[in-house]
Amino acid sequence: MIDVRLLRQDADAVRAGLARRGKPELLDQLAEAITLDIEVRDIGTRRDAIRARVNELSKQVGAARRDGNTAAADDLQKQSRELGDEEHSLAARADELQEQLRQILLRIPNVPHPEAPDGASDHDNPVVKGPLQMPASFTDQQRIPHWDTAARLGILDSERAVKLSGAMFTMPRKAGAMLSRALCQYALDMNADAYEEVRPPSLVTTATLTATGQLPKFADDAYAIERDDLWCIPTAEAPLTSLYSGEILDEAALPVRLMAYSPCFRREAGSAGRDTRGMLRAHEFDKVEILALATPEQAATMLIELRDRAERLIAGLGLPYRIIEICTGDMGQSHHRSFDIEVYAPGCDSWLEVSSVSWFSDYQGRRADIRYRRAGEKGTHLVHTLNGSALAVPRVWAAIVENFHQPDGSVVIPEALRRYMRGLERITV
RNA sequence: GGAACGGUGGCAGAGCGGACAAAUGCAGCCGCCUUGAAAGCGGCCGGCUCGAAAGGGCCCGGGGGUUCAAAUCCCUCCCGUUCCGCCA
Repeated sequence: MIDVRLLRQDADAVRAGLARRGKPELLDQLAEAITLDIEVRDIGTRRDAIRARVNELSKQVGAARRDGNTAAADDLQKQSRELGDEEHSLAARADELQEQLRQILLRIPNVPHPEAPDGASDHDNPVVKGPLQMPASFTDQQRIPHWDTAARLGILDSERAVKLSGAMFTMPRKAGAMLSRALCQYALDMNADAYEEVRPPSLVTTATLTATGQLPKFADDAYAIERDDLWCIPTAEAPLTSLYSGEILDEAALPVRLMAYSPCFRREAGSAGRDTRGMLRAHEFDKVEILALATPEQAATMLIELRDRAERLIAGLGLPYRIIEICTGDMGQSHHRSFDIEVYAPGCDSWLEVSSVSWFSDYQGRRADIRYRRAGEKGTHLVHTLNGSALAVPRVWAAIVENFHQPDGSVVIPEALRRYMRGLERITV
């Protein structure tokens, strides 16, 4: 959530920031929020005044009863009771407006970072690094889509996956299954020097999914288990970010660095019919996420650290890649600043987003109520949250099958992964 | 799933209608003492929110209710522990 107090003190700054996202309706929502906020505070102040009077009278009633002054006590009680009714209706009104305000604020996106590039859509995302590790040309074999190669090698059984679970589910087999697992272990091991490994729950509460921003606005994109009021996580970002929700950390504990392997579940509500073949888009996939909770001062550096770590994984596999920065018009709701790492897949002839690294400023910290305390200081501050896919398995899997497809029809396993694949050097029929 | 007992500040743990933001202990902070430290002693020591400030309001698992007044009584939900059942 954006900061209501900032909205009060400097509404123009918030307006100007949100305007960069290029969605005019946001400014209307903002105006509505400002109006509601004023009204909520006005009613709240009146309610508090009555409340104070009731508290005062109650004390007097107690005193009068102790002194045996029954008549005076009865009179005071009567006065207080009358105030009670007025307080009740004011409180009810305040709660109602407060909730309305909250619902609006939950849907208002984060303000972009000043250095985030302006732009209207993904076409305006500038390439900030690369392409790197790009060969001068690609062979005929490399131009074969991974779904064809995978089918020939027997490492991807899409038909049976669909039989089991329906469209948009995948099922790697044999060396393909091993490759999926190897990528996860590789990503975890490469970050184990500084990141604590967590194995979070894959089902989380509504509150947890609201903290990171997936709810309430994007409920259609997530799998809901209504009977138990639980949701399947679309990314480990959700449980990892909320790990310390409602807690106050010592500044010395920051930055907190966490990583997790998890399955990710996405309904892909708006993308029926897109990327239906192969491993590019599925309702369930594996991912290793890296994440940090930081002070505002640490955050900018952390963003680069996370990006470098994500890059190092792709570079270490020998895949052609580039890094783009997300422009204001293409940013996710919670994002303050983000970068994507894209791998080139010659068979699909496209750049695949394999990692997204983002800084959320205090937007998620406020929703999740994660604060920290500076040593020797009174009061608390909201943490900044950052995270990135260390490695999203299926698209890297696809890129490996395409890029390392040899003229003899085999697929060479990147050196870095072989130790996780029982020494396998290449996949053959 | 059934039964019983619980959920209070960073932790431990009192309080069970009125003077309770809440005893006490530990931890923490400041000072004294000390060559230094420990121990001792004295003081401070929760969060949120409205307000320029003075000051006010809210928070004892969540929500609702009773009452002039609720940490305390009632309802409900959630969570925990133990026992039983079931089970990877």
